[in-house]
Parts: sequence; C-alpha cells; structure tokens
Amino acid sequence: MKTFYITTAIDYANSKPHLGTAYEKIGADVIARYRRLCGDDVRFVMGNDEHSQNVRKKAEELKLDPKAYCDQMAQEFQSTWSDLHISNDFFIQTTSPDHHAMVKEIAQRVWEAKDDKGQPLIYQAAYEGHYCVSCEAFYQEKDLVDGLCPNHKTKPEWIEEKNYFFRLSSFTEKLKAFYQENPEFLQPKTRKNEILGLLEKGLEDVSISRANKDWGVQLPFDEDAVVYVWFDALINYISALGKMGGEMYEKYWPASLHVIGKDITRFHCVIWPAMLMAADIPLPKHVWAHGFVSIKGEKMSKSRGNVADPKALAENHGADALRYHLMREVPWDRDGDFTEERLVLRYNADLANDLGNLLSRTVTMVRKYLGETLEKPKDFGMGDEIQKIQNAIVTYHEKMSGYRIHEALEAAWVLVSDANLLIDQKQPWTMAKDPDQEKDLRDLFFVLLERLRWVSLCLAPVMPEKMAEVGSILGLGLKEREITFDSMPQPGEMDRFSTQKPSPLFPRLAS
RNA sequence: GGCGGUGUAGCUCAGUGGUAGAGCAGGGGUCUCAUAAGCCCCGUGUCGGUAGUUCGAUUCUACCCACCGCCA
Repeated sequence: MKTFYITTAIDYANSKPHLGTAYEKIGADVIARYRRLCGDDVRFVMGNDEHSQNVRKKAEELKLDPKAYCDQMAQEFQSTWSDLHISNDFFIQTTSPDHHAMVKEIAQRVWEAKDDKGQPLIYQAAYEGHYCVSCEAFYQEKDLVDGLCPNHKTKPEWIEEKNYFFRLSSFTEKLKAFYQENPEFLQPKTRKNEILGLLEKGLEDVSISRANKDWGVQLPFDEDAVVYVWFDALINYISALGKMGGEMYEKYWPASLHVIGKDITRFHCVIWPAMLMAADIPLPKHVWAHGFVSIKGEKMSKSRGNVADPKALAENHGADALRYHLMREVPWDRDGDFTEERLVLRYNADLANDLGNLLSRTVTMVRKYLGETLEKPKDFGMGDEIQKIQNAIVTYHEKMSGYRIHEALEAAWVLVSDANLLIDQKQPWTMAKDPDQEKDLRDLFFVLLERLRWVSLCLAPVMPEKMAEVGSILGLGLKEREITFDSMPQPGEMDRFSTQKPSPLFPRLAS
C-alpha cells in the first residue's frame, strides 16, 4: 500500500488558532482524507511549536509553568481542530521528550558533518545586532522603523552573544541542483521562483542557537545554549514519527507533503532541505505553500482586531459549511478573502439550494413514487448519463491530485447542477402519473441516486460529516476510513439504494 | 532598488492573435417533486494606461501606473 505522510506547519503555542491557521489545517485535512479515499496509508500530523521565548513569557504572565501552559494550549488547539473535523493521526508538541531527543540527534549529526571543502557545517561566531524578542530575530539598523521593530513597533535589544552558525552557504549549489532535478518540489510555481531567486543570490550562513539555558532544546555539544526555534521546529516533521530508524520512520519518511503558508517557504525550501542534506536524511517529496485568508479585504491581525475565530464560525454555521466555503472561495494556491456575508451567500446558493435540495427532492420522489428501496433496473437504459458521472470524476481526480481543491469542487458540482437540470427536463412528477413509464422512472432515479452517491464520495474530503449523512440517507452503510474510491461500486454498478427519509441537510440561513 | 505576481461585467474569477465568458448577486418568466428550492431568459464591460509588432491585440513586445509577495 502506498504511504502518504502529510504535515502542516506547527503553530506558536502562545496564541489561539485563528481562521488563517484553520484554513491551512482544513486544506491539509482535505488532502489527507482524499488520499485515504484513494487507498493510501496516510499519516497526517500537526502540532504546536513551543520553544519560543514568547511562549515562556506568556506562561510567566499567567503564572503557569511553561510546560503546563504548553500542554493546556495543545489541548485547546486539538479541541479546535477536532471541532473543525480535522482528521490528524497525531499531534506533536516540541516540548515532548521524543522531539528533544530527535533535535539533539540531528544537531549532533550536523555538528559532526563537513562540507565539500572539509569545513565543519556548524561553527561558533560572535553575533550582535538589534534583537526583537517578539520576532526572535535580529534586525539590521536599516530594517528598523524609527529604531523600532517593523513588526511589533517595540524597541529591540542590542545583543552580543556567541552563537552557533549553520554553514548554509555551502549548500547554494547543491540546492540549485536539487531544484533542477526536482522541479515539482515546491508548488505553486510563483513560490518556487522566489526560492530560485534566493539561491541565485547565494545563501548566507544562519544562526542556529541562542544563549539561553532554560527554554528550548539544549545543544548536545554545548549545554549553555539552546537550539534556535526554527532549527528546532522543522525537525518536528521527523520526530512526529518517533525514533530515527524506527518502524514509523521507516514506513513514512520522507514526507510526501509539507503544507505550509507562503511566508515560511525559505525555512522549508532552503534551510530544511539543507539541514537534511547535512544530516544525511532523505528530503521530503513536496512542499505546498498556500495563500492567506484576509477578512473583508484586510490582513488578519491582532492589532486590527479582526481575527476570526474558527471555532465560533464552525459553531454558528457548521464545520462542514465553513470547510466548504474556505475551500471553494479561497483558492488553495493563492490568497482569498473571507466574509461571513459571503459564507451565507455561498451556503444558501450551493449547499442549501443546489445540493441539499437536490438530495431532498430526489429521495422524497423516489420514496413517494417507487418506494423506499430502489434496485438497479434491469435493462438499464441511461448509460450515457452514467458516462457523464464518470467524466466528472475524472476531472475531479485530476484537480485533486494536483491540489487544485477549489477546482475539484467545481468539477464535483457539475454532478449536482446537471442533476437538478435533468430532473426538470424529465419531470418525474409527470412520469409518475403514467404507469407505462415506471421503467423510465426507475432508470432516472437510479441515475440521480448514483450521482448523489458519487457527489457524496467526492465531497467527503471537504464535508466529511454531511456527506456521511448523505450516505446514510442513500442507505450506503459506509464506514469512514474503510472505503476507497476503488472499493466502492463504480458509477452504474450499485445494486440497490435503501433510502431513509431525508431531513434538510443544509437548512437555509437567513441572509 | 532587484526579482516575481496580479490588474477582464456589482462581487469572485476563467479565457483567446480575429473586437470576450462562467458562477454568485440583481431583474423578468415558468414548472411544482423539493429546503418559496429548481429550470429558462436578460451582461457593450475603454479586458489598468500608453506606444509598438501585425491585415487585425484583451491575448505578443516595450514602457508606465496601481496593488501584492519575496529579497535588499
């Protein structure tokens, strides 16, 4: 069985999940669920990044032990993800012993490694500069705005300390060659162009430690320093699989896909591959850098006070509706805007009017005209309609396997709108009055139920709960994580539908 | 400042060397199975601006403007 290891970026543990992080998790979840339906052995991991100084500071403010605070936040994140129907198999915390051990192991490996010229890949040097504690980054004089951090508008500290550096500069050519040989590694393409531009300029060495003893992973070769958060955080993708060389590692590494935001491609597509090369570990197959969700055209930020709470949105409109809306309105390869008004608009148009009502009218008519159970008609005569289902599925798979989620949804929606059209053209309520047309009526409803069955399968990655409901109304008796596209009866091959009385799947929302 | 992207109907976007389309919203009509849902009809918008290549450009080239991203 093909394995598929998918990860999302780990989140800073010191602020609650917002709509932007939710968007990333939902998109990754859709891909994970899709791969499971394709029959892959999927490992889907996400987690929290806990070694930031901000986390420790926040814990101090709350008078909590930092680790206790991290555990509390991990609970909060997981509860939100669960509310959003995220199907991750594991949630990693970077304060966990397994993660610490892995970071040390990899740091040690790199420490012992040398580049082509025989230079050590980690060396010590003095580091000084304007340091913003909130960013946990150094700034040069010219980057400051009126002497303040450009992001936080706070006065940075002047810090001079001995740091360990990773000789990233030695990897410029290797990475160029890597991108040459793996043009699909980073997608979408615009993000790749940015990285190629970086490589073209040549890479500079990066600091990978901080002089700090009490929060972080201690360097195995210097206990007075901890590993810098980024070097630490990236390693979660491996430590989430347990031990190096362990069963999980052997099975799932290298990762099939890292899903990240477009703001952190440099870490995932330059530093991370270089780290892995240095430690002699295979590189992940793909990185997908998604876009950002804005709110009413504005960037989401705490200072603007427009941070949307995904938990509340899911509670108000249903998690599946929120998932559908985000996946349909915010292209997975670009930025998009979110407003609750548009969510309601889309919900009513697509989910209530088109899909929900289609299910309702179809199943109601079947039960009324032909009874609760519909067997596949003998001498079934609408093969061309079955072919249309198949065509839509082919497009759907093309789009999904290229991670064009919003386009895949469009492809699946063809099945829905064509079904509504077909009903109006055939007018089954008229046919039902003529006993001679019963055979045609059975053919028609078989087609319609087959359409709905495949709609429910194709949309299941995006709306798992609601599509399971469709499945039970159609009497499919499916168990999540047990079905695959291939194991299901193919279009036109279903033996019988034992329908249940439908209740509105997506009740209309007041607009 | 350098590199890259975007700029098309109210909104979200697709698209082509021969003067442009979809969905949603809006207006009108119609069936009645259904969640007052469905279906049908209605879109002239200087395809960001200017110049050029061309018989002809929204589609190619150059420059400019606006916004965005990355880098400096």
